[in-house]
Amino acid sequence: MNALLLPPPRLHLRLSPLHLHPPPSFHRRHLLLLSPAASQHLRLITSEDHQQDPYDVALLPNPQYDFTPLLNFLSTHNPSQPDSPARLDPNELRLADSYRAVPAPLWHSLIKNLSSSPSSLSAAYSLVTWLQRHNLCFSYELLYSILIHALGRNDQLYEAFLLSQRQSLTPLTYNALIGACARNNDLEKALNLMGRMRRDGYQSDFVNYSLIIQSLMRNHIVDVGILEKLYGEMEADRIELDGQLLNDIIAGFTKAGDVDRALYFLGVMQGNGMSPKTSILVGVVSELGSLGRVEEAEAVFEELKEGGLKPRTRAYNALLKGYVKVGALRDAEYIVSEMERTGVLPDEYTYSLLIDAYGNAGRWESARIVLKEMEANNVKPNSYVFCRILTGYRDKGEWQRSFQVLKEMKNCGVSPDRQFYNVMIDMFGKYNCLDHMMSTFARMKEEGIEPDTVTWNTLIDCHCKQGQHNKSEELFAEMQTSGCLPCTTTYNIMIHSFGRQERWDDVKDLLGKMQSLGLLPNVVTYTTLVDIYGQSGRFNEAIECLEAMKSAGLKPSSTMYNALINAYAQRGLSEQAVHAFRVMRGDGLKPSLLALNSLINAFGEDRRESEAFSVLEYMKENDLKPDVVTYTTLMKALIKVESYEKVPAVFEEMLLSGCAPDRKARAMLRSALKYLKSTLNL
DNA sequence: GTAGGGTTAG
Repeated sequence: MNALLLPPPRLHLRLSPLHLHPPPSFHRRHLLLLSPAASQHLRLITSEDHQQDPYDVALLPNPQYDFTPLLNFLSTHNPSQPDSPARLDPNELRLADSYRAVPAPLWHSLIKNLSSSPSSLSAAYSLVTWLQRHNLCFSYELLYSILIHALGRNDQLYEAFLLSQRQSLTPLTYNALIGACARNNDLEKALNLMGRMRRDGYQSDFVNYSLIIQSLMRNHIVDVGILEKLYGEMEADRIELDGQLLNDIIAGFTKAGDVDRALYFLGVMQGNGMSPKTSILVGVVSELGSLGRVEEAEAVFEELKEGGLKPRTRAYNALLKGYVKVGALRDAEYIVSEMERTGVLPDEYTYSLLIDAYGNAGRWESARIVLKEMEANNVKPNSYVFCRILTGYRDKGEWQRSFQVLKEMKNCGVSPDRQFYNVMIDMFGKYNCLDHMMSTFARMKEEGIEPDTVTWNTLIDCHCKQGQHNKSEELFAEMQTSGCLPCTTTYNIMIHSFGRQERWDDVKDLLGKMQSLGLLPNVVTYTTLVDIYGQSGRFNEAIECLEAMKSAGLKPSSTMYNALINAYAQRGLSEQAVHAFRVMRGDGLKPSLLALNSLINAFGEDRRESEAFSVLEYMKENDLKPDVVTYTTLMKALIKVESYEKVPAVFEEMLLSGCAPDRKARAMLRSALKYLKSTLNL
């Protein structure tokens, strides 16, 4: 980890102006020495601010009061409502009288103690009701809030609500109820209550924000939008940010993928002398790693060490993930050796990441050595590792090796799982080995692994790609009879298949089917439609789909415009292609190499040689590196207008620009030379 | 404390 030799880290934060104050400027080595955060509204509270109850009444000896008779009474007489009954039982009245002198804090403590255990929670409930009935204790809202809190902890949200409705909500009961909702993952109710609370003029407890963020994370539904909203509300409420809440905010933004905001709050925290939890820092390192921002990941990793903590496997893995992501194999190797040096045991994930790194670099022998090392260290590999190895082979076209991978798996005592089989099936399908594909599918089922939508989608799509549309349709039917529900991807594949066959009514049927199932068409659906309609020259339909997508509120992608431009280009409709390109620009999309290549093709097919070359100039001026396709398309354009003699120069420029010619490029040059020769011979 | 990470469609 040559931190000093690395370029300056990208620790400057890109924050949306939305709710956030300007970030504190900080230097990588001084995260801990931050100036206090420039936050106007937020009061930060540190642990010293928390007050300890000077004494707990329930823990003090109280020989004066014996609650046993009361609890015995309540276990047999369950008061369901606090309202006084028409006729009071004299025994009950005597009992109540004997407790008249009990001070309120003692009742509070008793209820707290009873509530803390699920087995006595109902006793606590009865007690509160009974106290209210005999008016023995003031501040029922406190008693209620203790109960609501306990009910919430015990999955009894409904009961908590019932209880809360006995009287109008106060800040205490509001907070207890919001907390109960958040704990029970009923975020809608929690947020609603928070809104109501605010409208009633009360400020929500900061703990509720923590509970809500935790709930969002538990349910994997945390996103930047909702966090921004919550943070805006915290600011509006002038909520105090304590250590836990800051930890939660950082974890939330990390998990939502907004690592810049996570870093910002990390700065806020450290600037105020608070230490984030190790797991929070590791989460940030991990997220930075996933984004390939390894320098920053290193910086936070160093912070972790500077905090006096010895990083453990999890922390190392997080950093390792970053190195693997950016292909920094040497750093990856270094970090693993560092683990060994400091006595931190690598686990299955560590080795998997390392194998991934070697696989990405095409170093299969090294990957195999890691497998051996795993074995030696008694760390059992799982299907994931082999799946990654197989994916590597697939992307290199070495489908024959899949049998070898299977054998090695067997040797390690690992049985292939569904995802492994899915990759294997896809691999055979992509390399036109449909027989192998189907036999792998059969084998998978024999081993008792149920195919899932990915399996079926792969089977169907691979048959389409090999032109076997009938088989695709059969599989589509088989999928459904087997009880596997087609998803949007399945429909996209089938729309593509029917579109290829120009079965337009069937395409419409599929769209109708999707709608009846409540499956919304996505960007891929619309792009597929634009593609198939465009390819068959039905440009009006293609444009309609584009418009439909926009009015459905989906953002057009550059792939979609590429499909359209490409369709125009193939028919030599250069004016329309240019127009589509302009509309794409109007939608704020950057011109991609793909789109520009299509534009060259459009001019070429329309015999507008000089415009085709002006696109090349445009590319050079705009820092878009022309590729083999660019030059090949230009050569094709020259051949189209019979300017054969200009072709070799283009080929030469391609070589000079560092573009390796492929088979198509060489074929283009050859045919130009052939024409040239034949014209010279004339 | 555990999981983390993998596969399909334009």
